Amino acid sequence: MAPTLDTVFAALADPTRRAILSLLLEDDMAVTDVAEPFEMSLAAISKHLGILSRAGLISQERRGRVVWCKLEPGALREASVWMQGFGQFEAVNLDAFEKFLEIEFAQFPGRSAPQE
Amino acid sequence: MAPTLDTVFAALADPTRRAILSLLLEDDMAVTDVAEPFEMSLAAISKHLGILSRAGLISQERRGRVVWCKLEPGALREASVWMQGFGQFEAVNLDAFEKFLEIEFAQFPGRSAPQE
DNA sequence: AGGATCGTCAACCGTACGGTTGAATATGCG
DNA sequence: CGCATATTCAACCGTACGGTTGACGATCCT
Repeated sequence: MAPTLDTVFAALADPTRRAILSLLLEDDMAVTDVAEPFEMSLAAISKHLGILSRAGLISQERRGRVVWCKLEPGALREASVWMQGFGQFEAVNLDAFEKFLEIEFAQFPGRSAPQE
Repeated sequence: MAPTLDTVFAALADPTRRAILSLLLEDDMAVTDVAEPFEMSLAAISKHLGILSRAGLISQERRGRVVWCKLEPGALREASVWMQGFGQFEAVNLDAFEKFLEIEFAQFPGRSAPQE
């Protein structure tokens, strides 16, 4: 399944996957480290990473035992272009963005917003 | 279900629903008119409109027999803000947007891109 | 080699999705 | 009133999703 608007938006429609993307905004991470803040099984996180990967939102590279996950923000461009056609949004409001990240992460135990 | 990033992205993850939004970019429309370009049943379109409505992407107002559907582009703002945090996208490229609309609409019979 | 760690695969479960059809509910019109 | 139009509701079907558990294949370390 090639990355399409379908797969990108579907991938973004899950709070766990959005939280994973926020994590990867900090830094590249191994699958195990991505899974650490979440209360679900490693296998579940692995599935989520597969969905993000097939959507083109992250890339995964195996080095030894460890699979490194890297954010690929470029995949959001098509989706962003599509959305922006529906309204004139003001320039990026980073305060609003950080607030969103905090809200998104409030539900996950053991950590606050990822950017600190 | 209040409009959230979950519901907005999930609503956008379906090509029929994106095509409906593109239709409504032209003008407000009755449910029957929204359904006309599509090959599926009216009930299916009604369901899609319900999903778009609950996501806050459209509003529906009954006037007499007719339910008028209106694009509510403001609901995309939160989602747009969220996405833009992941990359610096250039200003809106309207050419690219029109190209997307054409691709999106190529699959539906009896009409070309909605903006003409 | 042997054991621990990293990650995925496979099978399963419950629920939701996208679609259908047919009946039901309004509303408008002659 | 009585019929046509507009829209939704309800029940159903097949498939996919989000999660689990347990087994499996790699890789590193001693």
